Amino acid sequence: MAQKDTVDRILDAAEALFAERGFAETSLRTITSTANVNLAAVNYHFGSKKSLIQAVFVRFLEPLADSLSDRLDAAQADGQELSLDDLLSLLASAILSAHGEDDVNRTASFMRLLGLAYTQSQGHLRDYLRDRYGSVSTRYVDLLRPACPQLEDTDLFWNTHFALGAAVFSLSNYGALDAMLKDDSGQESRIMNVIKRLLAFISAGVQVSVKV
Amino acid sequence: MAQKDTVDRILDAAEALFAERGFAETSLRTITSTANVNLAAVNYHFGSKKSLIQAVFVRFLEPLADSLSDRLDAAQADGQELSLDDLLSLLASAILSAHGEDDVNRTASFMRLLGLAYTQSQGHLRDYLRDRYGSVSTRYVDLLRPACPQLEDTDLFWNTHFALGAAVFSLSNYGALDAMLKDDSGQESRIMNVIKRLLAFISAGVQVSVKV
DNA sequence: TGTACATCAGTGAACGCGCGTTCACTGATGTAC
DNA sequence: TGTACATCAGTGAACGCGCGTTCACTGATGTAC
Repeated sequence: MAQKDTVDRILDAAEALFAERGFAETSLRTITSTANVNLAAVNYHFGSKKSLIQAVFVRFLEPLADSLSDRLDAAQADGQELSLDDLLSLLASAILSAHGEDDVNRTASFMRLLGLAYTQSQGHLRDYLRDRYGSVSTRYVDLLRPACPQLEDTDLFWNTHFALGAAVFSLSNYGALDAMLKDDSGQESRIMNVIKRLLAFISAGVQVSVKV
Repeated sequence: MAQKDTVDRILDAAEALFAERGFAETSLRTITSTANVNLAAVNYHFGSKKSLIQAVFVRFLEPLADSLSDRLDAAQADGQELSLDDLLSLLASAILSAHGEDDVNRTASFMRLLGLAYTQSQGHLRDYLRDRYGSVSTRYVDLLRPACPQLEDTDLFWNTHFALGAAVFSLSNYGALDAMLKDDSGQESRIMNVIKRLLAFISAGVQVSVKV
């Protein structure tokens, strides 16, 4: 099946190169030569560079959104209330499991893409992702409110965005940060420990209420 | 003084446009036409686009680094130990005062630039800033350790980076986030309240210790 | 004081380059009769 | 079964465009004698 090969090789190369250098800094020529594919193949299969960027995100986020939905269904099925820590570890395990527990590096590298999507001006991408994944993210956020009964709406709004920032920033710079530390444990256990730390940090921070 | 006018108009336009769209997405033609300046003037005064980017950062960070140093000198002069909350509010007030309390919007917009500097691949900029401001940032971080005696080095390392992420991300997206909230208080008091919330969030998160 | 020269901010037009995209084309495979 | 045609993945070369940078130049100001 020659088509699937070409399409997937383009997506693989684009995902890795975008995460490494950003969207504007990665040319179609670099992508296609990395993927061993003709330059015109990107426009043939995807139509444009913008659509290729969207396709990279969809390929990664689709299984993730499905996995999160399934877990929320399962957790809500028994009618029990979900605590903040329940919700946080549910989200973490949905993210980690969506692409197989072993492919942790790809997940970390995709976090860089998420960070880039926020900071680089990819308006088309933001709109597209909100359209496509807005409902599952709203569903998740709505579960946070009963899990943090002591927080007012404004508290919760800002705290969740602080938490999102801590997660996106630290995971998207994970490679550079990890290299600064002299840590001899295995790569797999190192990143899992960082995620454990991140969850603890977020859990403490999110529960803070501020009188203004 | 025609030169200072031109140089400053270029820096003003570049700072605003870079923060709005990113480095690669902002052309010298856009900058010079916004600044009402000849296209060749950027290369005449700065030598290259890279050097212009560095000059934008230096113009903003130089007073900030000075202000932080001065405050650390003053705080350490009386020999008292600095608590974590002392250190956090010292940093916040150094950042806010460096460019006049009234110019809070420029400070928020510059936070976007800091975020971009991290995520867009501006290797030359990272190296340059580390050279120039590494010592004052090391001085600050070294004061955090005695302020958090219950933390191991690894705890502190990750927690400070989580905190940095929360700050950079939320402030650099401040405009968009603020617009999502229906809040009728004045602009000035709104952003000050967010900074208060951010400090509380960070203060709680940084103190979390994780056994791995 | 006047003249000759040096310095320097700023300019207008052009340079070459790499970019995303387009287009006419090939060749293999599937389908209709 | 054989022939004619349609479909579609993939290709090679070229397109126009916007980019950062360069260069010869102008004109104002300062300096030396």
